[in-house]
Amino acid sequence: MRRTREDSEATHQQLLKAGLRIFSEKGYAAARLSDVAYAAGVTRGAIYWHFKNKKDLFLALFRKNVDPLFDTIKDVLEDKSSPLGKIRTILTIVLEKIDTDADFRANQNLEFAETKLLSDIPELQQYLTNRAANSYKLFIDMIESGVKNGEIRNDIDANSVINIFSAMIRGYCFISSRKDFLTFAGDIDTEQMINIFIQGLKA
Amino acid sequence: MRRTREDSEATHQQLLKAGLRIFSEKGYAAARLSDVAYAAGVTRGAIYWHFKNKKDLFLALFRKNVDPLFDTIKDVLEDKSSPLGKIRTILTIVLEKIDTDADFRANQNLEFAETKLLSDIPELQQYLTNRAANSYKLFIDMIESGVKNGEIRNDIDANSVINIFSAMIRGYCFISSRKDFLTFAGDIDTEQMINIFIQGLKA
Amino acid sequence: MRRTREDSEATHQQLLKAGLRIFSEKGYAAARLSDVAYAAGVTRGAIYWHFKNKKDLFLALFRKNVDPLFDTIKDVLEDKSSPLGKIRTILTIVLEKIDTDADFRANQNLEFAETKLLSDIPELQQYLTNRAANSYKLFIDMIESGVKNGEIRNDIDANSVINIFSAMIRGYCFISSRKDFLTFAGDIDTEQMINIFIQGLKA
Amino acid sequence: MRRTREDSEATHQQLLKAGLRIFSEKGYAAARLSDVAYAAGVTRGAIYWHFKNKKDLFLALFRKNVDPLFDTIKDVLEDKSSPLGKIRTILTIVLEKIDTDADFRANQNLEFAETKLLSDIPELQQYLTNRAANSYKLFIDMIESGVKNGEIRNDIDANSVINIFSAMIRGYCFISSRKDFLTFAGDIDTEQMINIFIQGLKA
DNA sequence: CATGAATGAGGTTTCATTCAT
DNA sequence: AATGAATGAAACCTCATTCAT
Repeated sequence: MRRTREDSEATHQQLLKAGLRIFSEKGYAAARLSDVAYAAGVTRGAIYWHFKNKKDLFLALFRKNVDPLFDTIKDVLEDKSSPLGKIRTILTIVLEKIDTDADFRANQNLEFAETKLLSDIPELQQYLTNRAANSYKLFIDMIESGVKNGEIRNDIDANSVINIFSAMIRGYCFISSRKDFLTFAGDIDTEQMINIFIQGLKA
Repeated sequence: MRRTREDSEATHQQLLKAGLRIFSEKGYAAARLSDVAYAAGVTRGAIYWHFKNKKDLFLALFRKNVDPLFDTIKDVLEDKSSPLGKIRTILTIVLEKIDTDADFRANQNLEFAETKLLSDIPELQQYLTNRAANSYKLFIDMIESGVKNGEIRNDIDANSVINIFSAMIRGYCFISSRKDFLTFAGDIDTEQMINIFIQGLKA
Repeated sequence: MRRTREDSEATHQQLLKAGLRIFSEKGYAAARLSDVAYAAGVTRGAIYWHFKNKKDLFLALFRKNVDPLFDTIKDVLEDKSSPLGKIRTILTIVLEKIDTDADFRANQNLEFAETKLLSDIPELQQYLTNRAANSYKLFIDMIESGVKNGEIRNDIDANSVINIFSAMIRGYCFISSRKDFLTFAGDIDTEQMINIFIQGLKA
Repeated sequence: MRRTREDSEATHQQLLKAGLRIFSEKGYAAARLSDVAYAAGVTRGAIYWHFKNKKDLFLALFRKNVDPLFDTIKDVLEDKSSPLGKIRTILTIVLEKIDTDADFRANQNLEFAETKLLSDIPELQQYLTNRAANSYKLFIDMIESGVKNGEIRNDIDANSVINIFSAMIRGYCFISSRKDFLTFAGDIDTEQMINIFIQGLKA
């Protein structure tokens, strides 16, 4: 039984961690609170000390690290390298994270899978929308400046780039999470994937 | 209540159709059989006449039209056009289907989301694996022949092409299903997306 | 397991009956649905076929026979006997019912005890208020006509009569339900109680 | 947190006060210790320092001021006024208390409502029974002396008087507690109620 | 074939109670 | 003396499943 303030905080973190794992493994509906409690080394009751209910625990996961993907992307978009350089950097970082950081992957998968739950909370939905809109604008600007300086081909519109870029990341996240089941996904050379994409954008 | 054989068959089809919709909307665990029954215009009991249980209904969805994606891909892979032509054709068809055919999209989403359930049925899992391996081999051959004839750049390996190709399709399927929530996904010009990808592969 | 329409209706009635008994014995909060189910000879699940939840079962009890006290009173108030005659009749009937009709008593006790729950349902609250207002008006009229024709003393106002009248009935209902615990309530001669009250009203 | 003896005593009193309010508002079963703690300005844990458990807190309420109604009644019964004068005095005091003293009313309501809990403690039950028997005897004597001296009508038996007297008090306590819900109970002239009752008893 | 009724397992939630600090 | 954290029993409730009709 945990007693001190630090112990309590530890329990809180354990629950978030366990929640992320269980929810992303099984999905929200199939996840049992007893699983989460067990994984966190406490009893079900403890969850209700730290969170209002199952959904509140789930949403706390999101509030804690809402879409670290956006943070990653935004930082790079705001640095000073060239447009294609930025895209390469982002993809390198993100695909690398997807491969190696199970929590990052879990977070992404959850966000992909449980869109319905998120939309229950207008406030959170709003937040995500704003973040996305924000990154979107930076991304568009970047592409357009790349076109202007002759680095990026001028026969494509920025919107299509965003779509293929997003699709690739999301798709890769899925593939990386399902390596066991996907026979062809054995060894993935992300650098080559990035090369292909960059090449497709070059002027 | 006396029913004719046609009525029964109609109910069966309704249940499959309803099942596909509900399962793909909510995911397997969150989907309630009462939802399915309601969507099919019958009561829960009827499901148990046509299917052994919830999982059996779910798997029947797959047995009915297992992975139409592979069918589509395979047909094109076996025709006589050039490698890049084939890739363009496949992407054109698949992305188009994703955009316009809700059942196709639902089917893909389910297969993406419920990998675990599918893998519960070794027979089905085996089948999927074989199909994938089959398509994979054809795909690899195609890329390699493209490289050989100078159409495709020679500094990439076929495996990476498959990965980026798969990721794109899966990611696009996700984006297309979530248009309501994704602000940037308003109007998507799939042709441009394809152009970018093809360009990236060119020698 | 009940199967026919009549069986189902029987179960429904059993549940209402059991609910009335258990709720009035233990109070809403302390009553367990398993008690109700057991008393009705079914399992807990059956309750949820017939009612939405615990509160819905409780409220169904009320909707079924909302305050039979009002019905009883109203019928007498509208007949043609003299004011004091009516009062005597009402008290005779009601106190008799309280003594002999366990369901009537249970119903009254529930309504007394669970005012809070009732006020959760504005519609029901409204209904009760209207019924009461209705009876109240008839009662006031009756007293005033009794005063006018010289049967009832003219130094009291009708409102006070209603209050003492209501208090007596409610109080008696309580005493009658607690005979086991109340040492003095052994043999109660309700006729004498009525006599005292009537005498107090006489001109 | 260091507390003085007075602080502790204050907490104890706060808990009793809060308990009385919460228990009488919600009933024993529906009352949560967290409600009580909150009302007393402490946390749940504190309750367990001062009382063994929930029931112990409840019973302490009674042990503290067991049935002030009996005290009130007994004092008057033992004074030297005439029988009908005593009855008038008792009713005047009690109905007044019910109207103005929320704690008195709460106490009565609790005792009325939670008879079963009280009877769990033989010692307390015994005490209440004795008090009641005691008052009962004094009351009977009073009535009979009233009959003997010609003040009270001789066609009624003392037992019936006790019953209607008790019913009135209990019923009035109920009505007074539910004024919000009872439309007719707006302004209650208790003196008139008493007059009616006294008049009913007069020879 | 299908329905309506009921079961029962298993999940979520509440809350009295315990206990280290 | 009191708090904050956690436990665990027991309640409510959901829902896949069964089954007489």
